[in-house]
Amino acid sequence: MKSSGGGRPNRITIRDVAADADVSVAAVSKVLREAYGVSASMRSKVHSSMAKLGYRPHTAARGMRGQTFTLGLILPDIRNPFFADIIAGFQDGLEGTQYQALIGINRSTSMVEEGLVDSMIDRQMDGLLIVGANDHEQLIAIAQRKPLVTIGNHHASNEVYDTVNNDDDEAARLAVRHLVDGGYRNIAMLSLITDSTIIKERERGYTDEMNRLGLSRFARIVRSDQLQSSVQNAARAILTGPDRTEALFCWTDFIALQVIGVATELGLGIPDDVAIVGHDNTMYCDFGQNSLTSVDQSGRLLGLEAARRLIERIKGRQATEHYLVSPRLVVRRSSVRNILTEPAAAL
Amino acid sequence: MKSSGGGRPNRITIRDVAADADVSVAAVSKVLREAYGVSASMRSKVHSSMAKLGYRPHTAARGMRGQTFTLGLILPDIRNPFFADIIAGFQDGLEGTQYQALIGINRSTSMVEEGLVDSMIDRQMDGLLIVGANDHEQLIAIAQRKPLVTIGNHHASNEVYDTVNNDDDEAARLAVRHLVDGGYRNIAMLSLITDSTIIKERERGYTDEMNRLGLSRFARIVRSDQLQSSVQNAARAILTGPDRTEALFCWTDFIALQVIGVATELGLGIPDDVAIVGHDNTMYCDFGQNSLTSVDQSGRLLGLEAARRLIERIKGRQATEHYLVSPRLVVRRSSVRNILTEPAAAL
DNA sequence: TTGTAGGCGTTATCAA
DNA sequence: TTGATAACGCCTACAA
Repeated sequence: MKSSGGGRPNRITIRDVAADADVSVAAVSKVLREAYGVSASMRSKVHSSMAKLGYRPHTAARGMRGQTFTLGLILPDIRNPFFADIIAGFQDGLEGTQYQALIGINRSTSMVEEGLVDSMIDRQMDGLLIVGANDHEQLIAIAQRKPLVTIGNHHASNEVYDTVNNDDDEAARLAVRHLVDGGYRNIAMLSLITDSTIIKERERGYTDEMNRLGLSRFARIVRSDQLQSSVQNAARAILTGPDRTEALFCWTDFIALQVIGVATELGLGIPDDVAIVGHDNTMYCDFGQNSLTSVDQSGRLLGLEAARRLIERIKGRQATEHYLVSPRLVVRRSSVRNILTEPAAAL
Repeated sequence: MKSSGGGRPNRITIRDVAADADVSVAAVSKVLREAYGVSASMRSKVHSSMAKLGYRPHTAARGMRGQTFTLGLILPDIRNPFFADIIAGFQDGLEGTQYQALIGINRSTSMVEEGLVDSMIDRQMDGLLIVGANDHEQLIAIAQRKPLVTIGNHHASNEVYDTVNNDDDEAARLAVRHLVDGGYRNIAMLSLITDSTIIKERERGYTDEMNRLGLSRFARIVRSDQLQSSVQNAARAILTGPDRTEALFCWTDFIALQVIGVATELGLGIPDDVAIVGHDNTMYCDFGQNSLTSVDQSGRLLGLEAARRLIERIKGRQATEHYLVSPRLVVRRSSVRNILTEPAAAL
């Protein structure tokens, strides 16, 4: 008697479910939202009707009144394989919930494209995870419109949005300590020109640790812009200069791999002429031609913690949280002298 | 007089715009949709009111009746930097339209997770671009529900959904011809175990070209599974076997880089002991330690063409289109003997 | 605990 | 060319 008499394959609505289960629409809606005040028997009746009819909630309709159960994940350019881990972790965190992650790519380097944020808000997303953005003012403004969690942004003192981060200070300290333990003293850092807080934090860790170990006279940060040619020029300058460093801590594996490339072309040996440490511990570190020591930040964990926090926020938590993940160092040949000098002992 | 008397900062609706511009809601809606039958004067009135009030369409509400102007982009695991190009191209293709791309990551290897597709359809997306999926039956089923374009799937004879592809047959031929031109004869291919049509296509190109050049006796395809350890074992087997090949065409740069790693560890010279050709021409090819010859398929172009076709589909095109992009080979040291043997002549 | 009746912002039909 | 208005599917007071 219900669901119209048209010819088109009509959508199954909450009303059809109600009719089939012989309950009211309100009841179905409540079951759907796991709202308070439904008897167990009613719940099971409704659930089986939904399954039987193959009912699927209409997100747009839900969005008109309530939640869409959609979370927006904004990533900067996605070339770093490390982001895949964040995504995976985030999805893990959503497992078993009704939430679905939808990803947008931010193509601006300085801030988050307003259009992208707006479009996610227009689409009634329930909350946002923004990775690698650093415009604090903008993030505050966004947080006033939607529950917000960020990754890769160390404005951790704010009281407006949650942050989840790698402990970048510690990351740099790990790298420096490892190199010093290995006998290196003249250790430089190859970084990028930006005002990203995450870079600043890592640079700070580098400088502080060098100072702490009495190596201030060797501390030197070289900053390049993002272009591959610039990075390689910077690497070449460092590796051929009169004050050539013994070791280089690089902002990212991607940069470290380029340094290895330049060193290779210059005929320099790694780690005998220069030791290299990267950051992110991407898959490429393991390859024989690189064997790159790198700091591992668990993208998976970062994503997972971000997901949890975002959902908590959506469910009403007001207090701000700032979570830090401890990195660990994965040592490979690029930073350890003499490992391959011992003839065949390793085999 | 309008827009309620509540306290909350109420959303600006089409109604507010209509009131401000002193026209009907229907008129505003038409302007918004660029529908037929609005005078220029009305259009400009409405546009300026929208700008003045900062009106933004409510996507959920639109989704109740019409389009959401949201396109779903489904990618397999995103670690291959090549996918970033597809995304960029797709976004380029959406520039200047009202459409917005939202990305979902498919974590299943064999087909597209039903949940992901459903959730995109539930969210009333207007069309889908699915990359790297190969379950033809499933794709047909999806195409019956939503306009669909695929990339990386050579079921090009179908009459149901559009395909945009790299010419994988030609890609393999390019690689083989290049190696043969360089004097190599014993050329093997390192591929993966799957039933992906795109792999089959590339394997076919390899085999056909080997045959065409009278090298059938050397044609050999070794297939590994995806695991890094498996790939490296396969590489080791090929490089140390009694019938060691002179050259290796690899399914992907990622695999080629691992082969280079294994060769490095075995103390083999590239290209003197073995030449390597990859596919995708990712950024890593350029690095000095790799200098990997690779087939470039323009991800950007693939994404762009896919976007155009998807929008055409949504606007009503019925006829199926199958578009092929021609790859080109980028030659580097990994496949060219003697380039470095000539002493300093290259400089 | 369950049911009824608007209403959310937009589109699209139909009449003016 | 323009305008009035009935849906779209769900949520949520409010009533029973």
